[in-house]
Amino acid sequence: MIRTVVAAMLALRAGALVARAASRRPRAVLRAAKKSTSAEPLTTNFEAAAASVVAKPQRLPLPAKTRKTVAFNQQYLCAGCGCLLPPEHEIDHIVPVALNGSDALSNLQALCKPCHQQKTRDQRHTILDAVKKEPPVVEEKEVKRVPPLKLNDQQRAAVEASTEPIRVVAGPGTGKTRVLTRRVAHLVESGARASSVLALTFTNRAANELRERLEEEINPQDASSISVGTFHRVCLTMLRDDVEALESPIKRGFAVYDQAAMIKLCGRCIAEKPPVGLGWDKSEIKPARVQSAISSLKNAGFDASSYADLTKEGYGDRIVSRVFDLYEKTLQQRNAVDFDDMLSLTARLLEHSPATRAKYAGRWKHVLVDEFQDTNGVQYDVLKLLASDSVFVVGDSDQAIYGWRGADYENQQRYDDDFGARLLKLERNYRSAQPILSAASAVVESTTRRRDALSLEGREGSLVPSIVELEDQDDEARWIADVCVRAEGDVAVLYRTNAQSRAVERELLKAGVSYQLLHAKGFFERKEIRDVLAYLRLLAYPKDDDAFERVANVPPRAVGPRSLERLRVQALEGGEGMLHAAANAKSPVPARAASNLKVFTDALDELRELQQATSTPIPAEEGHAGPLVGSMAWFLLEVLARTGYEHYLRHESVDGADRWRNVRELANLAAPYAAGELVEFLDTLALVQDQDMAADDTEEKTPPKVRLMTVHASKGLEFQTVIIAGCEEGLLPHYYATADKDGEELAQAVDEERRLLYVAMTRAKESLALTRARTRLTWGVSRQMEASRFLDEIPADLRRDVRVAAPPSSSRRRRWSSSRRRSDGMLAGF
DNA sequence: ACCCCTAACTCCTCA
DNA sequence: AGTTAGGGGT
Repeated sequence: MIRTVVAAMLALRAGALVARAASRRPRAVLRAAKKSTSAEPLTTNFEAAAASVVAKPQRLPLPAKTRKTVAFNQQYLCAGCGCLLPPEHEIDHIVPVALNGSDALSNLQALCKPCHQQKTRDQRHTILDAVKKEPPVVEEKEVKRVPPLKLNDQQRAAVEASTEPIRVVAGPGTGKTRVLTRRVAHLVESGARASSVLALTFTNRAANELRERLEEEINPQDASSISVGTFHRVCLTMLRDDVEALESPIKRGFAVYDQAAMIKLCGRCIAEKPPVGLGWDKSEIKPARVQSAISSLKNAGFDASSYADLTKEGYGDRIVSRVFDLYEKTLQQRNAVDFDDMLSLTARLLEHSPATRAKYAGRWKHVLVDEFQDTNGVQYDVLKLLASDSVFVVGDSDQAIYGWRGADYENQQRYDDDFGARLLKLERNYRSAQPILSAASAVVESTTRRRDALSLEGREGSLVPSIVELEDQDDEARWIADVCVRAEGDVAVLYRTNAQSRAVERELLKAGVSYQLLHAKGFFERKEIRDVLAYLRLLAYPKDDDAFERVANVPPRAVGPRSLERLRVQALEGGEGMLHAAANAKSPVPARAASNLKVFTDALDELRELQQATSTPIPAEEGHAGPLVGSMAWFLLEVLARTGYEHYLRHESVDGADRWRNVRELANLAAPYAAGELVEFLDTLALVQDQDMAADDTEEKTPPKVRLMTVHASKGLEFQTVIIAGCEEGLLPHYYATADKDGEELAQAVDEERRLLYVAMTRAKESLALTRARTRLTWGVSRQMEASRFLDEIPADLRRDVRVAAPPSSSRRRRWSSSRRRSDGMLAGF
């Protein structure tokens, strides 16, 4: 019923092809390095490392190329005499003094060769001790690792609680997912039907993980009949099934608009000439701003007409109101719903159609919600309308980081009041070493807002977080790459904004470290992918003018802007959408364009028939290569062949081969679907903006140990080593959080940024480093950056401050340019 | 209508 | 720095 995200889809990640192509060689290098490590294990403390360096200069298992890169890109201060280690000081001579005393991140302190040779072992130890602050004494309480299947008392209390409304306050790493899955298992064991359970999450990744864990926990049939999905996915499914019950111009077979499409539509409403748009200047009235305004209005329960009324009374924004009105009209003309409608129309559906509400409330007796602190008002309404027998929500207001899209952790309070919920807590953290957890808690406790009182208890460990100060974003990236080269276990590089990934990627490539970039979109933002999807959308949703305008002249069909404009007007008059208008294009449209369009629309009609006729794939004949006839992959390629897009892309665009490979990648995603399941396929793509990493091992035997992602994307994950880059004022907290704000509004925004850091820090299991650059290049200008205010909130005994000296810039630049000249295709383009 | 180059704008986060 | 929108040439 709720279609699961197909496994193959999860193999996809942003920029998959790029990353794969670029990291082919480095991966081999990495394997070689691994091999030599296992022959001669990496020493785990300063003493052993020092001894082995003396005995065998070659012993650090870094390939020659990498070694060089590291040696001249990263410079160190000698921990003994404080001298700057010269660039020609190869890595072998640098004695790593472990970060945090762990060898996982071993590049922070080094001794110069003379110092190293002069000092005795004990003296070196003293130096190390002086550098390394005394780790806080962690009370040796019996903090044992609980075996996987055993629950602690708090967890058991939550799992076995009666079916009254429950709210569980679950700190980071406290086994929230385990409690959820066990709770479901418990419900099923105590007689609930598996199909009567609905589990709601906020991200696809969380949904997939939950589903996987349920399969381990519960017998397969039951596990598969449990409904698991994101709010958006579940709402979309209900809306598709029951849209008729809704009094609305939106009809069955509606298109779904994601945020990019929403912004584009706002732009059209603002800038197009009057019958179609308002004829304003797009550079003055920013589509993205208006879209976000409309989005928050929708989340606040307004529609275009109620907001127009408000505006008449002088409260609303007249400009937003005008655009809102036209935006809604256009969506209706196109029979499309946007991401916000998906929720609000479902809420309306449940509210105004008692039959529909009864249907779903009857189906789902047990509703569970993960990450409840991230619910927005409309989602809360949906939950309230769905809730019948038992409701079980899990959340942690300290991890609320989605306020910007309307989430309000105060919904937890509303829930407590509305449902009379019982409150339970999970306070034992099985993930992070205690100093990391303490440091993170210190940050989040610096808030002024009311919190759920949690006293978290972490794992044993004595490594305090490192706070690393570097010269600029390139030094920062080099330092990070260097850590990644030597880290044992998995590493995550977390940052506030996606743009920060670029420098790090570059250095990782140079250092030969394979990495995975988790960028929300990326792949789907590529022109060729958007084009192909527009073709499919146009087939599924004939009134989707956005899709039409995108592909009408790709490949070139002599349909220029003038012709498109005329078609828009004719579509408005005909009321049937631009595709229909194109099939019957009349006089102001040039004859050549009109006849080309006729050929185009005829081809689409044929394809649509083909698509509708093919409900199941036809098994391939023996030895027949290529996608299964009747599958979505086959259909997709058929569409591209018959519309001329394939030829256009492969032979007439600059890097046709690469682009075509991306299209093939998309076809792989389409393979599990039958051609007849076009809408399902498009829905899945529309809702999966988030890339999953778990299924990556389908292709890669060894998953890359380094992952790059935003803090938001890291939520719910954990890593051995975490590096949080860019801990600077303006980045974390971000400019937008502090700009043009004061008083309560400012406090709220800064608080959310603070929680963001808390979420990031609590991803770390063993070691954690927070880096910042003194200057950073933004918009082509180098700016001075202050340390993030949140860094001051970490007490001195829970941190280790490190300054990495800047290499002399002149020599660095020379090195840079010479290495740039030498660069092969792999680094071409930098 | 299409192509290329310059100028201006942009970099928050996700379903 | 990197991307895209629009202006000018063909």
